Amino acid sequence: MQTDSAPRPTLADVAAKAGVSASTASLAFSGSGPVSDATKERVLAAADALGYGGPDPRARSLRRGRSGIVGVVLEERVRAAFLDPVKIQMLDGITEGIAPLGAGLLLLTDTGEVDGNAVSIESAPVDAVVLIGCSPRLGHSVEALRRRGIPTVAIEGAAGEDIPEISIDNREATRRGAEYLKELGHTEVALVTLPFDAARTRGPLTPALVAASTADTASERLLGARDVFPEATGRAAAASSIEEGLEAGRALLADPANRPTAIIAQSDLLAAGVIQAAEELGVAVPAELSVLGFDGIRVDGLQHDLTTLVQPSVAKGRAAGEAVVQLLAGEPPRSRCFTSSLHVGDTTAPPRGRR
Amino acid sequence: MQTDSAPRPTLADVAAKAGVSASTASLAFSGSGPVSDATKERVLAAADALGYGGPDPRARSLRRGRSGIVGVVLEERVRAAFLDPVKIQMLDGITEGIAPLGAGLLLLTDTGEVDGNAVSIESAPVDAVVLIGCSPRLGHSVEALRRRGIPTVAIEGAAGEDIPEISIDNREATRRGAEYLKELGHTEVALVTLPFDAARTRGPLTPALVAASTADTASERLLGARDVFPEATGRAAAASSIEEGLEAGRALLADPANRPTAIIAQSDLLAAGVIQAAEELGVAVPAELSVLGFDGIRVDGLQHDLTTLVQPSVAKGRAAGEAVVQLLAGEPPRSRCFTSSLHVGDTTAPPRGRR
DNA sequence: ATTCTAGGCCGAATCGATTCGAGTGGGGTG
DNA sequence: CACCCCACTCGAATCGATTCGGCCTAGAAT
Repeated sequence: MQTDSAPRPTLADVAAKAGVSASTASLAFSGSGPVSDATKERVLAAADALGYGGPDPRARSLRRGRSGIVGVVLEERVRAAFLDPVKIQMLDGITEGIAPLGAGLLLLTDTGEVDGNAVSIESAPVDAVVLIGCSPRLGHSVEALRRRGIPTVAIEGAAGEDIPEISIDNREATRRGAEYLKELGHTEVALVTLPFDAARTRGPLTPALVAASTADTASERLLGARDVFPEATGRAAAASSIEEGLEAGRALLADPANRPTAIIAQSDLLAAGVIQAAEELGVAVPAELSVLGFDGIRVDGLQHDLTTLVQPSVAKGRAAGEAVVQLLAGEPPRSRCFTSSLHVGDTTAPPRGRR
Repeated sequence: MQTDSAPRPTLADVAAKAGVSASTASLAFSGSGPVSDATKERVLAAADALGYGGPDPRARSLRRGRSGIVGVVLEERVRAAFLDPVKIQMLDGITEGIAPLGAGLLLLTDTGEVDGNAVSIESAPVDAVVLIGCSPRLGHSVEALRRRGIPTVAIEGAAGEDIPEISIDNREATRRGAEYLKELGHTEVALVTLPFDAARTRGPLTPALVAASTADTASERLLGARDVFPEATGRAAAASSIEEGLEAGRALLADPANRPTAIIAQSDLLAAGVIQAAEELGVAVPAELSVLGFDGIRVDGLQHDLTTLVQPSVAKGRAAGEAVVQLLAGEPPRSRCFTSSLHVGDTTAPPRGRR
């Protein structure tokens, strides 16, 4: 779409054409400095005549030391993040929070592999970064950002003392949900957790796996569940998705002689998958199996009104955005912790034969 | 999180510490040039000792002339775009398409207001841009990008001869859907369209509104519908959302004596809203009212299997991403047009008394 | 032993704009 | 009438890295 032969005009060209110095032309564009209206107009006219498209943002950001871009680090590929309604809500909140900055949002993923020229955490022209998600890889990201001196805010996941963290009462909330199940009379409770490690190991919830956990969210929610059901075990999913929930649900419900009466899933998507598995196996929800979720999103296609722990996702995002603004303003970092609430839907009931 | 007192080390500092020249240090980092292993190691060691975080991406991109960032222009605020499943699918496709570039995705909105320092289309450090959505403001965006010489690809919306466009058979597909309704026996058909202009005027589908259209998608789909039902009129929505569909549906169904037997909505979300309106008013779908959508997404909470025109959203995004790669490689722009298919669900039936 | 070759390394220019201190002209004032 | 001040403009340095041509030296070839 461009004529490669003719290089784009630069500010210097415009200045020459307008008969002023480059510095004056710059002033005319940025608008701030003391420039007479006549001069400014002349510069703008020259720019127009030359087809000048405005100051090059690359040069500008080099000089100014700011790019006007805030990075958002997702732990998975973009596709996966977009499939998770919680992530989208947080993104939305972040957008609101950083609005006063007028900054753009750059989507980044921390896959660990540093591909030479690819734009990554190690090399993205960002002024600040928000780490999203219960990231098992968090340590790595934080180190890279610290070296680069980039202000950072983390959503879910203790990143370090000097990094403000936006979180929720994962343990306490889960405990509340678990207590509700206990009050209903459940004793045979199984868990479906979020991934515990960077490898996203899928499988039984072994002590070894839990001990090696690098994911705070999963760990905290697990603790909350075990506060009420100390012996509870279950399965770890490889991601927060219906698919993974389905898989875990199948495994947990495989043996008709030995089924839990309730399953605590660490996300609504996982819960939806568990319910699907139950339907497959002819296990009635909630009559034969109670299912508890976490997040409070609407799950597409789910016929039930899921009993779940509702977290304020948008508010979390907004808080993260606001924290970014504060950091950039030189104010000290401030962490925040939000509270979740139990929403009782129709996927939980007293266990069979106990009504 | 950073000690403001001590400025970050630069490549020159590292070079000095390693006892080599800046140029050599640069080579050591970028890896490409001829540098002995010993030297490279020394440089890397020095960098480590100094806590150097790697080459500054701002300086690098100024010199290289590329930032490694691809912009995605959404016509609405980010929140709104994320609520539209079609947009998300296209974003996902774009991510796939530009994967070989290793580039980041910068979210931009073209609101028209140019806020001084804000990162916008006029001033974003992007190597290329994808315009998403049936944007009434497209002309403005394109002009800004052309001036800046930034390779551009448009999804839905004729942007100009030299800009590759990724589109679907809007008119033809809608015609097919309309013909299906006609075959069922419908004659009283009303329309609910996407916005026609930048102002997103909501209201009756007047000739004046249509004539002043700046939105190709809405216009094309309208033409397709009128190919079959030349007299069809209806209402224009202010956005593609359930809420807007609801509003339009209420208006179209308000008068019991004068109701259409079928409504052609230009998006699934609008269709879902129309169905909600019908339910509100006690109009049975499809017995008393047939509803046709467009997009082929799953609408959250909708109990029906919507009859709709399924478009390949992800493929469109991927094609756009691939076009970006081609443009950046200097290859000539290539437009592509995908085909939609009619999915017959349970929201369409012969009109009452015609079975 | 001498010349050729090539791998390694360096110096200097460059990318394009911003910024700060210095200069200059015109208008107002004592 | 001379002086001062203000408003505007200019020069030059700077942001930090990349890149290209040239230079040097050690080893190979003759």
